[in-house]
Order: sequence, then structure tokens, then C-alpha cells
Amino acid sequence: MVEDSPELDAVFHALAHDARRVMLRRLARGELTVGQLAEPLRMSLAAASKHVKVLENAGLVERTVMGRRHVCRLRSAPLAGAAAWLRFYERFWDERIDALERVLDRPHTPDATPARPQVSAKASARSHTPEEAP
Amino acid sequence: MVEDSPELDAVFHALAHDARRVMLRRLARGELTVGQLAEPLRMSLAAASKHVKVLENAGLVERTVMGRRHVCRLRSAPLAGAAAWLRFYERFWDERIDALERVLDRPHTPDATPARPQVSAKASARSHTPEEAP
DNA sequence: TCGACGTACAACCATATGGTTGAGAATCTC
DNA sequence: GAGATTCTCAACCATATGGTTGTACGTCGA
Repeated sequence: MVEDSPELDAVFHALAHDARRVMLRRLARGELTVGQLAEPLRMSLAAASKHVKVLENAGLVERTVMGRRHVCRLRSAPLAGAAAWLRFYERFWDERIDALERVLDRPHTPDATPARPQVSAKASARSHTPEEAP
Repeated sequence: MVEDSPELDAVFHALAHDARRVMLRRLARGELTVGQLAEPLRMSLAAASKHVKVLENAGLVERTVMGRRHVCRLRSAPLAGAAAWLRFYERFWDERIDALERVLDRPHTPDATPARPQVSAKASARSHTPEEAP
């Protein structure tokens, strides 16, 4: 059923390894070759090369072959997709605020079943907050 | 080097499977038992139970055993951690704006090396935007 | 042109993941 | 107490993941 987003699968999987997160973090500062990406990591170049490929498959890294060097560049769009998915849960992060909103928005709601929380004014004010589940 | 956050590893890995994302999405509407979480999924109860455990290990689900039923509840704090990590890259999402800022902020920068982008006014205005890499 | 360099690729290994089925272990209901 | 319900656990399987080493290929520089 349901969403079934292979893209999100790939992005979240790519983010689920420290070495790859380190690579992304460094790529945020500028382009780097595969060798440069591998350098601070305590693993072989071949292993690092595999990690780069995982990032590439998730669309997070763009590779330009320049002679013998493979220059990698961050592509942030898939990260935005992941962040959009997470943003749906922003309303739950501060449970204190959430509880307050429950009291303020629906002070006399009789049903005890915890319903989908109202979209708060705070959340509505945020840009890109999806109205529907992504 | 580096960050090395097993928590982030666990959270991103938990999010890297559609079935688990569906579970979280449904838990956002209220508490559900393991059986209820498994119901819409095309897999055995045992398989779904494993997915619940993955979510639990990542801190995303809290379980309360009520008799023979295991009631699951969303815990959003780890999601907030993941979102905070992603928020670092917000500055790259709209590349059009980013390019504009490059021109506006450093019109005569001589070095060709792409430096860490300046934190834009737009990004600075956003709440929770970390100044340092998380 | 020759050697060093930067990577990829293949083969291999150990372990993790995601699924199944079958067998309990509690717990509720009658 | 007997049977149904809810869920975990163990065993098993296929495949994916993350690492290694060795080899090969294109490219740069002297």
C-alpha cells in the first residue's frame, strides 16, 4: 500500500552511514574528488568509492570526470525531499506546545481518541509546510 | 575526523524503508498496536514486528505492553535530530537564490575555489538554523 | 614513451537486512 | 480450564551491505 517512494528509501539509506554524511558535509564546502573525499576516512579508497556511488545513486552527488579525477558536487534537491517528509512531524517536536495547542484549539472535544493534531498557527506560518502527508 | 553519530545512523536507517515510514505516518494519528500497524502491510505479522523493533531501537517508537497487546506511540525527538541535521543543507535547496546571493555578497571574489556559502539573510531568519555543522 | 597517479571494477568475505514459517508465551473470553 | 487472540522468538533463506585486496584502465607529467 501507500506511499512507496524508492527515492526516499535511497536518500535515507544514503544518510544512514556516518562516512557518507561526512562526505556530504564536506561537499557542502565545495567540490571534492573521490580521493579527497576518501582521505579523512579510515577505509580503503575502493570502499570510499562505493560510498560515493551510493550517494550518487541517491541523487545526492553529481560527478564530473575531469581527466583522471572524478570531481563530486553536492546535489541538495533530494535532501530537500527528505526534509519535507520530516517536516510533517514538526508539529510533534515540542510536545509542550503541542499539548497547549490541544487545549487552546479544542477545549471541549469529547472523544478521547487522539486525533490528528491540528496544524498549528506556528506550523502554518512555516514555509513549505505540507498540508497533506507527503 | 568527524561526527560518528550512531543515533543518526539508526534514525536514518529506520526511515529508509517504506513500511516503517508508513508506520510512523499512521502513528502520527494516534497510538496503534503492533497488529494494527501490521494490518495494511503486505507481510507477515512477524516481519512487521521486526520493523516495529527497528523503529523502537531508533527511539522513534515507544511501546507499552497492555495485556497481550503492545501499544505503540510515536516519539518524535529523534526525528527532530534528523531534521536538524538536514537543516544544515537548507541553504543549498534553492540554487537560484544561492547563486544570486553569491553575486550579491561577494561580487569581486577572486578565488575560483567555491567557498562555504555565506549564511544568507533568508537562512538566518529561519528558526533553528544551526550556525555550526551539527 | 614511461612511470606515477586517480579511479573503477571484480572477486571475495563477514555480517546485516528483510522476509518466511512454525512454535511458544501471555492474556483475554467464555 | 479451554480456546482464541496478540505478539515474540528461533530457525531458516536470499539478498544487500560494507569492507578488503588485487588488477586494470585512462590520464598526466617528465
